Amino acid sequence: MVLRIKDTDRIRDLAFFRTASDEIFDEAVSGAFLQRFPAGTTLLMEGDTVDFLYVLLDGAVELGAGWKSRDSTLAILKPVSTFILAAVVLDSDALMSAVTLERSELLMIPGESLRRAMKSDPAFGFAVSQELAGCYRGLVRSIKNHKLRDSTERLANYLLTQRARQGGNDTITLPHEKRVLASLLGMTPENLSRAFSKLSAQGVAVDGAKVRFDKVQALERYARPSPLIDNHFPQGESQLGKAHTERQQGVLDAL
Amino acid sequence: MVLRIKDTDRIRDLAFFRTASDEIFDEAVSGAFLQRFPAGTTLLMEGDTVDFLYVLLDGAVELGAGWKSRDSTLAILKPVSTFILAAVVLDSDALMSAVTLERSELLMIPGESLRRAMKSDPAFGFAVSQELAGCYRGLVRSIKNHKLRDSTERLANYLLTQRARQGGNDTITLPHEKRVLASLLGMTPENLSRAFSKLSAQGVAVDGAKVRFDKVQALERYARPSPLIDNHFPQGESQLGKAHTERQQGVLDAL
DNA sequence: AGCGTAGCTTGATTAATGTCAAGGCGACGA
DNA sequence: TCGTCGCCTTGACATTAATCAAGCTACGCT
Repeated sequence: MVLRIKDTDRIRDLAFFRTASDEIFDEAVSGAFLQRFPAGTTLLMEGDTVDFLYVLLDGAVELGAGWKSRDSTLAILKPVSTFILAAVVLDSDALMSAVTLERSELLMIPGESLRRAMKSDPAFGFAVSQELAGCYRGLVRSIKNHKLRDSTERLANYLLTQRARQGGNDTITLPHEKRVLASLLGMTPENLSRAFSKLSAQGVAVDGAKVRFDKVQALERYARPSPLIDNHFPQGESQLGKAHTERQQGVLDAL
Repeated sequence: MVLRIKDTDRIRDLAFFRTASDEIFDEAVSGAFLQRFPAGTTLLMEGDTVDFLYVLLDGAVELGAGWKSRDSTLAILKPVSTFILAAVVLDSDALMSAVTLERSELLMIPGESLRRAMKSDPAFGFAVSQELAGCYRGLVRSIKNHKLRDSTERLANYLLTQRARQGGNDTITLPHEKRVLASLLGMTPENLSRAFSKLSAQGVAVDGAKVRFDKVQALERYARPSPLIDNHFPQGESQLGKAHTERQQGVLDAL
């Protein structure tokens, strides 16, 4: 499948492509192609050699890992996000598996093209460094979230983050099934239910995928969100429209 | 304090400096200075603005984070390691605190110099990207270690990693106090003790900081180390002598 | 409408980990 | 030599989360 003009436009606005010249951009995405996958498709297994940088344009992708019969969700990506950038830069194997949660549309950029562009244009290389640094910091936040908070606190902060991202209203819609959310928050579906019950004391009312906040202040007092862990950017813009300051990109949903 | 010739030599061999030309190297470290700190010095608090890339030349540094009266060790660095590279690249604030565990010697490189060098030389920029990508992957490993293994399994794998790094003999010396080790492994000192007791069934015998392995096979069967989580590079070389393939750098000890 | 299934919830139980309290052991100094 | 202090260990207990087992509910299907 050949890449059409309009396909590249959809990623031209990504943080680390935005500043690149047209020449460098063309070099970086040369050989890229667009592909659609049904829900539940395994794009990549941990340990696989990584030949492409993936860009999720539509749908949702879960990054996970397993060991000894256990497995865990590390992040859930929404458009527009790149993933396995680190493995591409190092031309190394994947440390995480990637599975589509919904029917998804992905742009696959040959790793070799990307690396070549990085080596030929310092500005582009720097932009990729910034992207990587942002991903790194997202992971640091994720680790802090898990090591410093118990499951109910993680849920409370997740809800506040969603609220901020969905416009700060008193009602939000959970973007995933509850069992997926549970895995993302590092708990079982059973415990997620119980955590929601506990938060009813803070005015959290759940009805299906809708969550209503009746006592936001009480919830905030309980959750104690921190700019050093959570990513409350107080702006209602689209994901695409962000400046190329620190982006949470992939790991964004993992908080 | 002015940087002397021999001081720069000590970092010239760092993964992302080794490939740089002398000119770029000089540009990157311009304005750098060397400083000694006693044990227990706070070099950086989370939230602080980061002006320097730190390079630990001697001693030991703990990276940690806190929230709501809890706090946690994220990594313990040994020479030669850089830290807070991501914050420097983004010219952003620190997400972790850094405290010296011992009397330590640090080289502090102005962030501005580093960023300028990255922007002027694509090869150097690429090398920094590789370093960042390695750090990222180290964190992914750390998250997997914590989410997929219980505390005893983490200890067992830590011991095997140390064994590999200390030459594969049947006896190792723990590099840190046990309470520091406990924090690093994400558990309390009490539980570390109990985890050691459990591992006696796998032939682990502890005497102070010395640990003897009487049944390595049994331990390996229990720990099930994985190249996708642990960093068992089967080579007895010095940390400095590594090729600039993926380095674990800072996060190395966090496994 | 009648059923079946998937996802969610609830309760009871077990496992893992943290907390509190007490005691041992060794290093160091008076 | 004897305290003393820090670190480690051990035991009893509390808290947190995972597991197991029903049941519930909404939705799709025939």
